[in-house]
Amino acid sequence: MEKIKLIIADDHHIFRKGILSIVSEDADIEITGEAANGDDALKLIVENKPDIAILDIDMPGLSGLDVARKVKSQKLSPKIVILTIHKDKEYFDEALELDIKAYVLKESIANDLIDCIKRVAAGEYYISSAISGYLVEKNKSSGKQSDFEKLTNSEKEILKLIAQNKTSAQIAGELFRSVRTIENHRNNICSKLGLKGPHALLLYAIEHKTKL
Amino acid sequence: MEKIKLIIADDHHIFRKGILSIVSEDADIEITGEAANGDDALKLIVENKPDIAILDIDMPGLSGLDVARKVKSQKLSPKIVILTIHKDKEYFDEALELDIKAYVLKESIANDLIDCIKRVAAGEYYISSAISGYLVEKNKSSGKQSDFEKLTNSEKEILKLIAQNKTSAQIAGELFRSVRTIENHRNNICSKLGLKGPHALLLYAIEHKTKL
DNA sequence: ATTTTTCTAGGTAGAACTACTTAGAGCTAA
DNA sequence: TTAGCTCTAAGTAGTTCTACCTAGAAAAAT
Repeated sequence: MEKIKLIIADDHHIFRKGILSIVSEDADIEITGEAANGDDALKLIVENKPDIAILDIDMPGLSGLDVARKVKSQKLSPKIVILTIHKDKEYFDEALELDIKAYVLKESIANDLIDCIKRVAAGEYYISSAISGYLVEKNKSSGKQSDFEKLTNSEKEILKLIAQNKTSAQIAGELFRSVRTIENHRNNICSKLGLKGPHALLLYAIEHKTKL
Repeated sequence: MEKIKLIIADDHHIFRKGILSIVSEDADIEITGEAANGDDALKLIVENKPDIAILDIDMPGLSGLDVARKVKSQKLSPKIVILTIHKDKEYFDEALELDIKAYVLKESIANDLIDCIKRVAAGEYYISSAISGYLVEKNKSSGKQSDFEKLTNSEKEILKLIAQNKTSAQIAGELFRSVRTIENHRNNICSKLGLKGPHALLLYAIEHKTKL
């Protein structure tokens, strides 16, 4: 049997060391490259053509999700394993749309990492149990587009500025619109998203900043 | 020369593995215990009496800073090394007050970790260079207590509720006070902290939630 | 014992946001 | 071409928060 070719991308040196020391105990797996940022990871994927790429989300330059996006759009081959500290639904949802094969929380890799790699190599999926609850919800509500997707472009643009804690007056100034227009957009966004109360919109905007 | 006795506390298995694999290369250092949470770390410190305790901040139960606090108040011996992903000034400031000997960012340990341990063992301090800038500011403004410390108890209590995105009316209801009282407290907090603008107080409260 | 601080509460004003309404222009799709 | 959506703008009303102010009672500090 061929060895499973693996690359690791994580900007934390000890993290790479840790994965290495876990994985190197297994004879079926071979690490063919390490990267400390997304750009290097992308190069490694192109040059080494690994079977599996383990990507951290938080990296300087391209994030793990960015790398996954590029790999997907360029129809390159490796199966993507996202390894991250983020338990947030947001990141997981984004990963799901990018055809990742595994989403593993850094806190929940004890003996599971090798199991995960072998499953993914065999074509299966692997999702950390702490995260898999989101999948259940997802299945229940599938079909319905997420509230966020209902927003129009100009609504998203305004939401971006709201996330920067700008007042309607400031936003109106920046976009050369009437304050009333901005206020109307705020209202429409609130009702589309089901937001109520004085600061609800600002807090929503800040929470979903990453998508804007 | 005696070996430096070390314990490691981090809830991420691979992180511990990573540190282990770095540190075990050095003959002067001996790892006498590992913990995956703050409570176990505290037990290890009491039982093993290590020279140095490497503590992560984010752990279930007691955080690394909580452990440092207990160790300090109980006058136990180990020198504390905080190893964390947090670059925020807030965490660092808190660590400083707890007499920690080193504050190391997980991203910036390549070959430095062993150097750090040896310096700390020798009685020196070690602060990641990305963080040390805060120290400079600190020195400039030392003497002045931080703005946050100026708040009275009831102001802090109200700030806690503000961080939960409650309106003045809701807070007044919960605390059996007049709405006007709450509004006055908000005002006093704002002026003590130098906050201006509509949502500034809410955002401040959310940012400093950890301290409340 | 006197001063200061804290907590309480209210007055007044204005800014900012929410909530719901109408309405015209422009663009898109059935 | 009609129907619908988007973007623009404004009317009206009400809530929430900011920004000043005064002021008494209680607690803490000097």
